[in-house]
Amino acid sequence: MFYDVFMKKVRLTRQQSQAQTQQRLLDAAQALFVKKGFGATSVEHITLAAGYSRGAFYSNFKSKTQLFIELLTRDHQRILAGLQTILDNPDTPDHPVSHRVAAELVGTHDQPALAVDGNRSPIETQLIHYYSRIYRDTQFYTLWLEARLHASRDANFCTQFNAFQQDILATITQYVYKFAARTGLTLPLPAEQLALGFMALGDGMGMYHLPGQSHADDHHAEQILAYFLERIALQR
Amino acid sequence: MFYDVFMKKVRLTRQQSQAQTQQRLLDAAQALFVKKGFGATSVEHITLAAGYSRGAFYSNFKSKTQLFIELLTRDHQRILAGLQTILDNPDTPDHPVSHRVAAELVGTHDQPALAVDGNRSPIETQLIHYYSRIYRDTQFYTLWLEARLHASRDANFCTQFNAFQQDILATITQYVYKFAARTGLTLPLPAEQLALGFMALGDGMGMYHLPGQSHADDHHAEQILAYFLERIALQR
DNA sequence: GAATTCAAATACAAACATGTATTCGAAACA
DNA sequence: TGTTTCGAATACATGTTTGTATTTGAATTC
Repeated sequence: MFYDVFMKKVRLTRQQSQAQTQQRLLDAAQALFVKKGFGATSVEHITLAAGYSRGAFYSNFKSKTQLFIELLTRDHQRILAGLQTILDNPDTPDHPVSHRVAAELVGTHDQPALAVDGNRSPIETQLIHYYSRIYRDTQFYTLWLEARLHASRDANFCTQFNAFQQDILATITQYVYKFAARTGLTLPLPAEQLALGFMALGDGMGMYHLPGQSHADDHHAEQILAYFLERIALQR
Repeated sequence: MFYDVFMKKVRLTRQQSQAQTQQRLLDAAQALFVKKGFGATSVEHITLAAGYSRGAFYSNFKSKTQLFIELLTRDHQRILAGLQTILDNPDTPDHPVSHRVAAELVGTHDQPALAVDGNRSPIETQLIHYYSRIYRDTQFYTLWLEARLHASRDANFCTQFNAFQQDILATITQYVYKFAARTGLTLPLPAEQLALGFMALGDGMGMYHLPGQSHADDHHAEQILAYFLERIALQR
């Protein structure tokens, strides 16, 4: 019952069809986890929102938690790829962190980030922009917060979550090393600890951007982030 | 059917009895919200855990959300009081942030915080200690994270939540002013923005201390927090 | 094109949740 | 002490969620 652009019926292979089902279930689940929360979202909710029956769910995922992990895996790859690209190629001006689901479900505000002042190295500027972009996308930030809480409740899930977190920490740590190498500055704390501090700062500022809770507008948030980063990064 | 320490029957007044019921419902709800999450906790859960029937719930609270607000109000007062005491009297060495529920439900680790090095002003040291104490108490931190997420979903709840958040921000801002006055340093950013940055940092580090997610042990976390605070607070 | 396979739908049997309407019994009060 | 009050229990009617067991029909295979 599917049609291509020329309105010819398109027959999907079993594999394609199942992949489609999985993606649609994941998309629906993502939207609902954000809107209602993981705990308040039932399997039934998800399948109905995706346009399937409950049977489809159970023949694709072991459980709601299992689906959540796959959802996060999908997004984790997107985030890591984005960070990695800037790390590898710090002079590229802007990386569209587009994501099909995000674009579909919320109107992702993809305006270029407000210009932070210019006397900062490209890698810093980009990192700040990237961070503030990530966290301005409350859809995904909410999802990861939800995940964090669920991790504190489910040991297996926690293992997975920590692996994701560790990947990000490792990448940010790389940034710190690269920064130190470029500037020749001595690090006042081990790189990993500095990285953790930066992440904490970013995650914290991210929380203040959840819908309805704007204690600082985007510009201020970015300014604060930038200032802190600058101060910490300076040589003692 | 209640007995005092000498095993005499104690008759409670209506008011006392109802207050007791409310507190027990609040305590039970708190434990469940932390353990299962707000969304996954049913009214029935709460009442059974508290040892009452569902009727007791509805004759004491309008809804689960309403109860949550009262729960947070209770804890908010505790936190504010703690912060305020340090602010008013910065030389008092230690403030027991004891809380009946916390003590009952989890074994709150109330060891004195690890000594941060000594060449720091008392108010800074205390703030760091207080912060790291708050956030080491994952019970309450979890509760507030849960609240934050719920606030992003429920507009009325959000209003309440923002008021709480604003109170804290105002208090931390007071700290910043006090610090500036004491040291005579010029603030590089408006006090409120600095305060927001500090809070973000603290909240971020707090997240990394949720059960199972220790990316840094207590000592490291405190060290990072202290270092960042120190760097930011220095005059440009 | 008939037989086979398997993703998804349907059927089913519990269990669990919701909110209100009513009853019960201990306190408040005369 | 008898009556009133009202906080909490119970009953009820209704809806939701669960996971599995079974069926169905389109894609695959021969």
